[in-house]
Amino acid sequence: MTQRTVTMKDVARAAGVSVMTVSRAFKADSSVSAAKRAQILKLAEDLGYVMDSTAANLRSQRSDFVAVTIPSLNNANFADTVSAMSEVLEKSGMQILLGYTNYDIQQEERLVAQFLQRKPAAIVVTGGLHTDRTRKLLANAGIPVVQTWDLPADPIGHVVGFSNALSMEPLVAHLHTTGRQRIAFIGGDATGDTRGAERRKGFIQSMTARGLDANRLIPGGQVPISMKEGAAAMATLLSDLPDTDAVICVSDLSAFGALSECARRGIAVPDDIAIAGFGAYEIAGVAHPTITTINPHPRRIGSRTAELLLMTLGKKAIVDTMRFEITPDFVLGGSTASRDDI
Amino acid sequence: MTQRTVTMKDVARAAGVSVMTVSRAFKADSSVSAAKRAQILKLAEDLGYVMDSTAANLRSQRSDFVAVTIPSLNNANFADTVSAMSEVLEKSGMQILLGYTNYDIQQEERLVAQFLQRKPAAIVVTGGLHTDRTRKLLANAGIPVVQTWDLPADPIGHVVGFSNALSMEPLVAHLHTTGRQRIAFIGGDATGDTRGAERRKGFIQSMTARGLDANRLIPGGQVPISMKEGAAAMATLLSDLPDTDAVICVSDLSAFGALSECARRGIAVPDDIAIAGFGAYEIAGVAHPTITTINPHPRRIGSRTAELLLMTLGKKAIVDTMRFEITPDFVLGGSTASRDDI
DNA sequence: GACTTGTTTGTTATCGATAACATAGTTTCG
DNA sequence: CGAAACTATGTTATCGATAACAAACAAGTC
Repeated sequence: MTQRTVTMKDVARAAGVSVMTVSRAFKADSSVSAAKRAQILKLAEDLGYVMDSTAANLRSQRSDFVAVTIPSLNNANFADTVSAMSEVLEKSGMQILLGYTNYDIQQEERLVAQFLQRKPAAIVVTGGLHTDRTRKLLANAGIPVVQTWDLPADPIGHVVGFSNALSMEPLVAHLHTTGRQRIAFIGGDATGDTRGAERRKGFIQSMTARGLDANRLIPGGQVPISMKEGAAAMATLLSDLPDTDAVICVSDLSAFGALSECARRGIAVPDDIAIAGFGAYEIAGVAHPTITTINPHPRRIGSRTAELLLMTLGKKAIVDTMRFEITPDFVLGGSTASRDDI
Repeated sequence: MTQRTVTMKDVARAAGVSVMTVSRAFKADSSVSAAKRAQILKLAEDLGYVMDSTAANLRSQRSDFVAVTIPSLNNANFADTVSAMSEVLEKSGMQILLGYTNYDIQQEERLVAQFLQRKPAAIVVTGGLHTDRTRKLLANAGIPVVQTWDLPADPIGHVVGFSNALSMEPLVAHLHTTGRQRIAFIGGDATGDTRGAERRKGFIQSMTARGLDANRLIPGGQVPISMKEGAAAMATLLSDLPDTDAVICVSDLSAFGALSECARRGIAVPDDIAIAGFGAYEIAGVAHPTITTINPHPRRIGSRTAELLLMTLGKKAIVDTMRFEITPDFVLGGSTASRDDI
């Protein structure tokens, strides 16, 4: 079983043709007679031939995969973005090389450096904050670069994202117009989660613009802020600032944790306190009550990115950088119903 | 910006040495004088040199990455397995090439075929069920193969997993000894989710062995069975078999869906009905009440797999196939407290 | 001091595919 | 009918690194 690997040469010899003909038989649009192609492909399969794309990529100086880095594997939203991207790309026979950074831009730097060694056709990163070396590597890579899930002030290449800061405005507006005054924010302080930090900043801006007190900021703990941290933060909030009448969480996961903490303590949501999240995760629609949230359309980010790449990869030279702005949507849930509605 | 790529030759010329010396400077253990190495590495960085691992892999006929396929990106358990694997592998400078199959063995076949073209050092797949061609590809690949998350009857190579069927026994035992008689099972019928199907089979076996009726089987809908499907299945269960006093769900996600459906209908858990899940997902510990579940130790699967690979990759020939059996643990939650305990 | 051993560097061949060019046979069409 | 255009295939050079071998020099040994 650990014999010498079968190469194109072996297939060529078996078929009585040149290696070039075998190579052509594997490329759909190349000129090989149908009969010969069928014979070659069958022989290749019988011999257990597996093409060495290492060699192919080296010689042709191009590859059929896109490198993608996301902060965390275990996040439904990033997973959705990658899935959608993948679905569009695979129609053109392209694959995704996926890596995760653990919300750490140093880790991202290592990952990007390693990915670029593999000569991807393009590279997609999450967010707009990178180390200097990462920026330099990306800028000099000579391939299309896409930054996603954010709208960086000084983009490296293409951008497909939305403003995390502005995405908080509909939530604050909704809570305020339904009579909430003392609104808190949980999370957004974790090092590395720049999108969470942006949302917190946006919250403060929206609150301040309305003349409301924007100082009810509860730390969410270590990244990734998840359900347990949300519950713990809610406990802190309830004991430190018991007159709070609404809370926005950095994500639906922490919002659910906050909700469950309320359930545990017998605090009525939304009657005693309203809770909102971000991300339109599945839990927001299944929790009882359902959680008011913002849908940033993760799949749309992925498919737009893929479509953008397919456009630019067709061209020979790198075309002008493009910028797709995705519009997040407000999703009303039961967790913020105004007291009058109950 | 789209200039010719910088190659080792350029670095060599700039440093006034041969390409071989540059190559050696990049390999930590090679014999190059410290001064010269430092000079070369600095020059390389200044020139923006990025090593072409395509060429390196081709020449040396080996690579530094492990191909891994999982059913779904958006699953905390598989993500944990991959994270743990990655953490162990990266200590040896190895990377992971990750792909997902959407619970489809046809998709898996395509993915495996593409991965093998890249000449990974080893390949890790989830589960034990594959197409004939996948099995053949894996068996002939000439690299270590690991099947995880299962204990296949006829393994291809190494195995790191547990029996999904037997993992149900502690749940059934617990429910039975705490006085539950009419126990239902939600899910495990989705095409593609063989581990879910195994658990359902194990449920039937455990029930039958106790002389209990094992016919309360509720379909969970399309894979991946998630929270919403769990809620819908619970609705079906409550209307079709209203005397049911306990339900085991194929995963904690569907169990939470079921729990939320009960909350919506004002049905008391565990008083009116007990609910158990599988997977020890975060939600199981945060939901109110917490959900009784089985922890299959996803991270342990990942780290054991990685350690196994590091052992075999050190050797020149493929050593004997190994089999690590992970023992899942029972985790008691509030969702199955016996009526007496309340 | 001559010989052995080890360190640092260079030269040449090569991994497995494809680009570029070449050629023989075949079809098209004025 | 014959030149132009196309189809099917082969030949040669090459992508960018590293293995294998070789050589120059330094250090250690008796």
